[in-house]
Amino acid sequence: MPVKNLNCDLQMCQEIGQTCAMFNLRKATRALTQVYEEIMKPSGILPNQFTLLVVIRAMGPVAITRMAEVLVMDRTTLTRNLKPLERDGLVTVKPSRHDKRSREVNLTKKGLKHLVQAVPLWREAQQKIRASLGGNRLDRMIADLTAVVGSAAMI
Amino acid sequence: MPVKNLNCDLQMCQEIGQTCAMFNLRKATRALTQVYEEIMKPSGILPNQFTLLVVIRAMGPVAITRMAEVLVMDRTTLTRNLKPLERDGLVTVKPSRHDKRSREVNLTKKGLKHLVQAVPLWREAQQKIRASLGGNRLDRMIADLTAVVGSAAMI
DNA sequence: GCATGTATAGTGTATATACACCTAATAACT
DNA sequence: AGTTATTAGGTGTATATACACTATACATGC
Repeated sequence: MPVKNLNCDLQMCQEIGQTCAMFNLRKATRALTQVYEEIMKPSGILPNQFTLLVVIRAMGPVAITRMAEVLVMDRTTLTRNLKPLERDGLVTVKPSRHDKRSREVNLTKKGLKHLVQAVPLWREAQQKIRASLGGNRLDRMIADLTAVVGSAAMI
Repeated sequence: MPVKNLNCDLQMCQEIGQTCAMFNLRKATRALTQVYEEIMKPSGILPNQFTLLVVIRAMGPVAITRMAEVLVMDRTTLTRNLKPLERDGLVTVKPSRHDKRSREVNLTKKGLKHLVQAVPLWREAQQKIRASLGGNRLDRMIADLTAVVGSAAMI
């Protein structure tokens, strides 16, 4: 029997689906994003936007490229993800004085206000996942995810 | 000092970034998708498209909604993700005979051929991550991700 | 058989993601 | 100072994602 026919049979495809790191990561991300989005909906801030606000708050005035590095996000993706936040007046993006190429991302008062209001809802979502998964397991998984980011950067 | 000012200080935001399940999941997904995409590039198939082909192969002719359930993906997202594959002749989507509402997704010969060619590249990417993370840790993380999907479905 | 309810799917719109390519400003070299 | 290399950033295009809404076909009850 030729090996070629075995290169991609049904059983193999089932196994690929069960073992593929990327597929399972994407799947879990879709599922979890829905949970946060549903719970955080009253804040008017989407989960991904929430993380941007948190990072800006944590890093203070920060350049696009530097912020993108921390987010492990393509620079151009970040530029576009900031657009809705700029439009809604939650953040400002203005040229740096020292380096005219660079642009500084800042949290506005309105942005901070919305962030403060969103945090309790984030806590609620986070707590529900934590209670459902178990604290140890969640902490372990986040450590593993951090390791994945480190590994991916080296490959 | 009013508690309100402490609702979202710098330290808190740093902690949120480090502990948020969704943020760390999204970050790891971005990082890992890049790895698979880079390695699988010669196949001409994007990582997410690869997973669709694998699932179609594993499920045989399958309806949109059923396939979306397995992928933990919104039905309308799947419809749109199938478009490029249809356009390139890798899959067909045609009405079912038994139920005129339902539409069956099928893998074409061309689709199978491309899938067979992509599998070795997927294996290469998967193996690199596995070697870097360690097999036990990878298996454990995938089990945790599966648990996340289960938990999210119940919340 | 018909009215109503339910199931299946697509579209409009908005956000999320990244590559290829381009522009402009700074840095480095001579 | 002038030339070149590097760095910071945006745009065009394409895929990925999901909600609200709509259209159609099947199922159920009478």
